[in-house]
Amino acid sequence: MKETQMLKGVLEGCVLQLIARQEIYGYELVQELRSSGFQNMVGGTVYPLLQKLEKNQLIYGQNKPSPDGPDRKYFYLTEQGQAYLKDFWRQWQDLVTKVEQLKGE
Amino acid sequence: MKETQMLKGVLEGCVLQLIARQEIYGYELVQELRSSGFQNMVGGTVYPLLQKLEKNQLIYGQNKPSPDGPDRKYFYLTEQGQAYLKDFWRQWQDLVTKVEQLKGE
DNA sequence: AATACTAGTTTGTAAAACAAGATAGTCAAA
DNA sequence: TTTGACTATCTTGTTTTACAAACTAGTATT
Repeated sequence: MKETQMLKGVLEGCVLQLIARQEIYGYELVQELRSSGFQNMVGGTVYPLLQKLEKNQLIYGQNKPSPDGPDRKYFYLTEQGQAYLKDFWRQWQDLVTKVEQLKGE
Repeated sequence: MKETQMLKGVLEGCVLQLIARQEIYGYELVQELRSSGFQNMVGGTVYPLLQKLEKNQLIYGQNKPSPDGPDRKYFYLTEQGQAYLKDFWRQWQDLVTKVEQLKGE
């Protein structure tokens, strides 16, 4: 199994968490994830995810000029997004607990 | 997000782990998972997964009569399956470490 | 002019969870 | 004896997700 399968659903929370920490744009997010251990992270994964999160109003974006290239689209959590993120971590903790329990039996 | 998305990929390892612990058949596996916190686990999820694992030769099945109904198909890990499971737990630990790291930042 | 890096988007695919239901055996109650 | 409950497995189709693979386009360097 590719590690990627295990990532499903989790990436969404990680992206929200990084946005919650401080404003960030897509390209930077990819770099950040890559240096956080998700070495294979690519734009083709992150940008569509950002679009989905924005459509679902968990985040909102704002264009700003870049000194190094095309405009950057910075993202911020909405209130909904904050609530969602909180719930995500609760579910994550639940999952870890269950899986570790099962592992140890 | 439904919790189910986060489960993707993880379930496979959990099922292998339960089979590794002792021989078990599909229906029992469903009950076991349900009582291990995966309350919504259903046959429609587990049986196709078992078929895939068997096709990939990570497990093998053996029919035995049941005192309470149709024949049961008991499953066992192959050697490949054992190696795979070991790798699964390594990857799981990796993921947990990365995600917790990211969470805490 | 060509290349590299930055930044975002689009299209299509494979895998996974699972809803929904079919099939079939055993057994107890009505 | 037939109805329903429980046991046990399988099949079909849908949705979601990660991501490969491409493309567009701005800026900077050589």
